[in-house]
Amino acid sequence: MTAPAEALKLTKNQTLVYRTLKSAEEPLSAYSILDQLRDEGFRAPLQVYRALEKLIEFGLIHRLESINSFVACRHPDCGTHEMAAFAICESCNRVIEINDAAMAGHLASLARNNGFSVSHSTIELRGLCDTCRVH
Amino acid sequence: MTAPAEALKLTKNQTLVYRTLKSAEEPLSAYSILDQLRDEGFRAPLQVYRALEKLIEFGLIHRLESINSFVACRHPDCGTHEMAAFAICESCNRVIEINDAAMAGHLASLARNNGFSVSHSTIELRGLCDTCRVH
DNA sequence: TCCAATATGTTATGTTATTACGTGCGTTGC
DNA sequence: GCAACGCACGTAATAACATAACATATTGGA
Repeated sequence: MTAPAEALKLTKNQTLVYRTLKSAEEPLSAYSILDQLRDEGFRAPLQVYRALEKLIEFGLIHRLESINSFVACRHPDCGTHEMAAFAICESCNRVIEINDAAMAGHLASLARNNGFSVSHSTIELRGLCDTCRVH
Repeated sequence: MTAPAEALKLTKNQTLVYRTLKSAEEPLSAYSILDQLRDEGFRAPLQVYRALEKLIEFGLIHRLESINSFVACRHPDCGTHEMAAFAICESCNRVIEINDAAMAGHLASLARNNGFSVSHSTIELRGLCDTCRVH
């Protein structure tokens, strides 16, 4: 899991989906990825979902649960994908990926204090990015 | 917004949906609420979604985005719903609602440092609760 | 080569959420 | 009283998101 992008041999579909996400300015839904890949031969949602699942497993992309969309990871090689936070601008849709060890630790210990052992976290902030707030 | 439950005059549908969520052990999806309220005359998803929307607005319930479900707020009167975190047990489905000012502050300042102004946050942890981990 | 694992293709279906339109009902201001 | 309004509600249709089930193809060892 979580390996450098170039060390992985992605399949054709995985490559196409990953490339689509990497070149997108905003998170994309599975169906909008599907639409963008029709010309490449994609016909069904499952082709997208299967690729997405693998890419997440490889740590190359993230799923944004609050908006049912997916983004390429900004730091695919760093290996610390466990508690990434995402700030999603509601105006331009762009995403800031925040990777903060202190916050991760704090949240993890909060969970522990509540007798909870975390296997996966979703931290998503919605609001306005700098640029959009000014305009 | 965010007012004591008894100070609000809920409509009939809102009352039914709220009562359903309060008496549930686990988060419920909109459609499972609908099913539970068929006998009360509910026929369509929109009846549920409209009530849910209002109840969220009133601070009486929370939406769990990672599992497309809803729970009654444990502290409907506390007024600090802005950055609640939820620990969702993947075994028993029960939810622990964590309200921690320090973490909220930390996360908020993280966002600020990234030039982001937060309007809404989603913090959801998935894993195992104490009871389920032991068993 | 043969086997097993993995990836792919396709159809159908399940689940979650919203749009669009119309009705009823209580309140406010005249 | 009674328009005008706001708001909750009812209903049908549909959009958007996701998976099940089954068949076929490809790949990479033993």
